Amino acid sequence: MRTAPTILHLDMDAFYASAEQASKPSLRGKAVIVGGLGPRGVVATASYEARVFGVHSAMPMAQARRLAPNAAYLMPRFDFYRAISEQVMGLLRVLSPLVEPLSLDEAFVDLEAGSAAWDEASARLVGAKLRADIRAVTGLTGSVGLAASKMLAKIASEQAKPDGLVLIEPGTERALLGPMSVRILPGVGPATGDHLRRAGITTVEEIVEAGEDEVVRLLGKAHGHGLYAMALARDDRAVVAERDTKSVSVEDTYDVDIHDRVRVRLEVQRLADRCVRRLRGAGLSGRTIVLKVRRYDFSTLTRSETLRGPTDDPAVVREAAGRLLEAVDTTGGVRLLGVGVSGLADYTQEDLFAQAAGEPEPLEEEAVEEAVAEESVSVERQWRAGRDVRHAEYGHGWVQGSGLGRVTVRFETPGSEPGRVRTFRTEDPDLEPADPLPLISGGPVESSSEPGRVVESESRLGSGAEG
DNA sequence: TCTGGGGTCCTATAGCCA
DNA sequence: TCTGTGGCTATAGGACCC
Repeated sequence: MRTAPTILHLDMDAFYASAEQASKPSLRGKAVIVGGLGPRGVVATASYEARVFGVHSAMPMAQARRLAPNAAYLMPRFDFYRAISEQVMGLLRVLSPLVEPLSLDEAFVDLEAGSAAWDEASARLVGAKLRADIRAVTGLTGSVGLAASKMLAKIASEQAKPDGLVLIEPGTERALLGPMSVRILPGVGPATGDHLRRAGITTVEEIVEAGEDEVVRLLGKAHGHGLYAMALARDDRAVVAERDTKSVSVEDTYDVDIHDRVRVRLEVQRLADRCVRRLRGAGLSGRTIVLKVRRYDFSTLTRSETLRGPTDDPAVVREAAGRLLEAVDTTGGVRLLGVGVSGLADYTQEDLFAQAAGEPEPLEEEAVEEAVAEESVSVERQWRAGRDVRHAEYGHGWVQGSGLGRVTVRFETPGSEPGRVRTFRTEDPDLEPADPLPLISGGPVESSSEPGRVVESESRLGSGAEG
């Protein structure tokens, strides 16, 4: 375990909601909630203004609406967030080759490996500059945690939120951790937390007092030993830059439970196709096909089948998923279906098996086009809330709401003052979908050494039209 | 108006095989 | 030949994370 606080954890503040606020001036300072808008949606991110009402991520959207009826509710636009995330990750990679992204808005950086910092003072400087750079390049704020291990760096960034920097000084870790809830330790969720609480353990120091044998007895070997070490602030997990994908899956929760067996079969086929498209997109193939079914009562089961060799053939995956479905009782209705592939191999390896098994069936163009058409039709007809649009006369704006043949648009851009609202007919020919605009006019200002970067950044943002 | 979607890792059990 | 042991693989489920 290193002794200098040179592991950095970055956590963007209320990332999706902040990105929307940066993109839409009229939402700044307001409660913004990003998540699934359907009857079974959950909150992905709530802005700090929304958190005041008690709204938080993973909360059912229905509950959020009760708590904050006047908040702005938006669908996530992942391509947009991904473009911003890439800018941020780019800034991290300047610091070190050892960058471990955890999600679009979070990453670890090993500063020592990049010779960016070697002690407390240099780490602080790097963290402060990073926060300034992120603000300059993206217009958003991120919180930075610095410590001698991943676990502590993450706890530090949690404490730094929002828009701050916290460094945990080496030597102070145990005292800091002791009085905290066991829930701050990585790997302790609701179930493990309850388990420990029933044993009279609620704080980190109580884990230490209980002793390693007792913790292992309560939680099992792997979990027990790991947790006890964490409680002692012992964590020597390395920052790993590249991790291989282990599985690819898609799943859908339906607004209304599906009872019709024929419809269930059809949905499984469509999910299998979608899964294969993703698989192929990543240049992968896999051996194990997994079907996931969540029933009306939220009970979830999975069934899997391992093939003789890896495949990326949609017909093979469809058939396997279909076979697995036949063994599942769906009377009473299903709320979610999913199809996944694991046991992944490189595409090239797969080719041999595919040839051995006969010609692989290509994904039918027809089916793909159908899916694309279906999506664009619904997007245009519904004018999904939050998406960017352009009007021939009034310019750039975003959809504030739609319904009853009308669409309401607010005309503003990241650099403008809060804009005015106008309503149009949904078929208005002057209105068309548009790409998001860069949050900082002119693109990244820090990486001016490369003139091409500005253009590249804008085009990346531009690619994120669909959410 | 209860409870998303994409993952990872661990555990238990059962069968097969040397 | 009988029995035990250990390893490996496949399967199912659960917990956790963002």
